[in-house]
Amino acid sequence: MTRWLTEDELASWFPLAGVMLKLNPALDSQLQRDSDMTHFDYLCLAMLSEEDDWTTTMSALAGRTNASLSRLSHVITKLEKRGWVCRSRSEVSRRVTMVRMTDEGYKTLVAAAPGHVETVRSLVYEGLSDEDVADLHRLMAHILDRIESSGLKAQC
Amino acid sequence: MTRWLTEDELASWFPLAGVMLKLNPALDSQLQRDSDMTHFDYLCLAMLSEEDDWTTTMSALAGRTNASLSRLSHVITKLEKRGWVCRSRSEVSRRVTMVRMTDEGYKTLVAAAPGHVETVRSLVYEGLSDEDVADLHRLMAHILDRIESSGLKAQC
DNA sequence: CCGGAAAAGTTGAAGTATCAAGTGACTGAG
DNA sequence: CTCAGTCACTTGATACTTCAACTTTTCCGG
Repeated sequence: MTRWLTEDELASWFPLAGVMLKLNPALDSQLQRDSDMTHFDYLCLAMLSEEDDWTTTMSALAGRTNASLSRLSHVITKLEKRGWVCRSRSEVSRRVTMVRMTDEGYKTLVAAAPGHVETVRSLVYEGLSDEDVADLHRLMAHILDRIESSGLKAQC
Repeated sequence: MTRWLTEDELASWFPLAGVMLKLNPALDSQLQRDSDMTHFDYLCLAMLSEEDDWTTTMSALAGRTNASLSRLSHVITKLEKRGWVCRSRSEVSRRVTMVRMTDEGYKTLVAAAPGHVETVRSLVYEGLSDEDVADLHRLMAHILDRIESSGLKAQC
């Protein structure tokens, strides 16, 4: 027997679905327009910038960017062609691929960051109190946790 | 001068970005597996089921599903080929296209709904209190509102 | 050691989404 | 009345994502 959503749950589902469907495209749109890159491209560079020597493995980067290896591989191929990252085989284990952000990639990231951060602030955080931010954190962490333990689409 | 995010904002941004990147794919994955349709396909049928005579215009449906007309047009073409909807020219204004869900489409929607609702419940609502749901509603409505008034990607 | 299984990636094809350009229908200023 | 502009889509090309299959490398039980 199906357990339908309560009225309140349903009422909150519409805006949640809306955010899910529109937030990423909105970020894509700004980054595409101003920096000729996808939000996912940006995430890859941003995550690489946090790593020692701007270097990590494909699997680790896929984990940090919430992507499948396949998706990441295609995107890294593109970023490599643009000279923003380069691949190399790991010394330690020859089946591991290392990705490294180049100086050129870092310059691009630094140039894109202010506009992107401003967009995130203006689309999400402007007008939220500290408690709101704490609620947001708690709720999103909860949902993310449930997605990750659901086994759906679990190719990370 | 760029105003960066505070530590708390940044801490909440990661799970929010994670939800944004993984929730829709997770829903796609379940619906694809169990009902051979996309989450967006489902949304189109669900929104049509709320309309009088299961009929509305392309523009109205695009609005309700948060999609561009172009995207919707491609998808409706696909759904039409499967016999789940049909198009016709409006009597009132000959530049308006009406979309109507067929009985076959309704059957498909009814068959898909329980699994989809169960997935939404299990990924989002399981374990949330009433206050959590209220917080979620408030926060998502706020963000959605800001996205919609931002002018980014505003082709709806 | 050996051989099968699993891990880490890559690739090509198929499905989706976006972008820009085009079509036909209405509207309204002159 | 008319014709330039706008509206409501549609279409085709390009770009992105997913899926399934494959390669190479490593691990592990016997």
